[in-house]
Amino acid sequence: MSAGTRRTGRPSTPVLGREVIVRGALDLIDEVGAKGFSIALLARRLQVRPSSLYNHVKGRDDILAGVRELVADPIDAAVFDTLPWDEALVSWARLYRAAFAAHPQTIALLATIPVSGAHRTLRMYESVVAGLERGGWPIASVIPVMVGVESFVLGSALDLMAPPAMFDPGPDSPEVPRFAAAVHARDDASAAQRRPAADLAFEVSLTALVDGLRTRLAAEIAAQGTTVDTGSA
Amino acid sequence: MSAGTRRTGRPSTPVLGREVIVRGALDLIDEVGAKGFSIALLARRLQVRPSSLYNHVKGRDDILAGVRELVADPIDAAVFDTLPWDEALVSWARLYRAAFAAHPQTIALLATIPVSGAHRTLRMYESVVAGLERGGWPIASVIPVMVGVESFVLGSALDLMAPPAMFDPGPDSPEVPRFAAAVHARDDASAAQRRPAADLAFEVSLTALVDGLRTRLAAEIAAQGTTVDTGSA
DNA sequence: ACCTGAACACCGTTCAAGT
DNA sequence: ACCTGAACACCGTTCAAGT
Repeated sequence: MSAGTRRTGRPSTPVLGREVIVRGALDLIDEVGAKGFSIALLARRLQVRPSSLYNHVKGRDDILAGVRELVADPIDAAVFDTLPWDEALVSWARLYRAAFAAHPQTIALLATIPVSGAHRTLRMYESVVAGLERGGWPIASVIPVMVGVESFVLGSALDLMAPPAMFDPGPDSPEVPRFAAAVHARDDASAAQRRPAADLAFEVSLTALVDGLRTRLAAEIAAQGTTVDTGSA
Repeated sequence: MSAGTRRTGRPSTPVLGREVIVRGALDLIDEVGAKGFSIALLARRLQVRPSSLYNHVKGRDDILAGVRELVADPIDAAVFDTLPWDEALVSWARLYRAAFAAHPQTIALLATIPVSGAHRTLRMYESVVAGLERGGWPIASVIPVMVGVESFVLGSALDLMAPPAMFDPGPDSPEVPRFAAAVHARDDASAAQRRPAADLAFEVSLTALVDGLRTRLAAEIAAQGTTVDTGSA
């Protein structure tokens, strides 16, 4: 049971593996936060010396890339195959944000490392692109639209890791009266609807964004007279 | 000139100061990136021992908070005093993003640390809130709207630090044909307009977002019959 | 008041030695 | 193949000593 009990040499049965390491890393980050995470601590948790990890992963960044995959795994762009582009975009954005919301401590870590061309990510993009094209978006606008929504989602995720009381202006209230009043009104609305204020803010802006995109698409179509498949719904 | 030349004891004239340290930190991050930044390296640059810094700042996080102030300094919400809320929102968002675009290497660092109640930040929020209220937004919606735009901007900033070639699907192209085609079309449009693709994407979604917000405000006003000052323009 | 120097408790990573 | 142990080149921070 106690750590440091294993003797030198190859163990009869392997103790580690990429999956164990990455899962352990995610659990650790969830518990101790981004700042508390370290290879040394992870190794201790896994009852192993730090150097052992290097038999299975390339290093810290590789572990973090694995964690990202784990966190992002539930993000599914399959909705684009069955729903009209605008509804699909909303569903996708919610899934995307929810995935990070489930592990808010990872956001700071993962914001750092490049998204990279993980296979799964590319396939997700492929689905989104296909869905937007099917919705009638001109090819040159597809990436900007997708990136715009993704940026909004990632920014909202960053917002999630902010302490909920961050907007409590505290003793400075008198200097920023309108701001203080607005925060108060928001909190009242949040309490009345029994939903976190961050969720309400996300929904308001997500709706507005997709709404504005709908308007823009209509304008682009009107301008060029393209034929459109409006989706399967 | 050479480092390590100063002897022990208090120097006749101070060599450091909070401002020097924070400026030096920003310059260093700009040069060596988020990963390369360290107290040790910063001290070397300033011709000083690491421990000297602690006479002027509380530690690493304090330095980073100072860097954030420096980077965010140009963000000005004064536009809300002179322009209608929607135009002001667009100007503010552009300024906000441009401030980070000027120091893309800082984004990863600053995303990590809490925005905190820096005085200047609170006053900025006060201006935005006042502007939105003047524009007719119900008090409970003001913070959500502001946070939504801010999230979009921060997410777009994260996007800025991604390597420009990140979206180059490379050898996987055949597996994600539509995505590859869409990236290509976006790059063509970017080249034709002689503007970075990231800028175009930002503008598309910013316009859509504010557009959607305009629609929503109109709906909210229609629903409650509030009187409105439409702004000074 | 403000710098140095030594010390402390950490890091991530490499690699030979062991089974 | 896969773990340990020692070693390397770092970290951020504290604090007594010096002027």
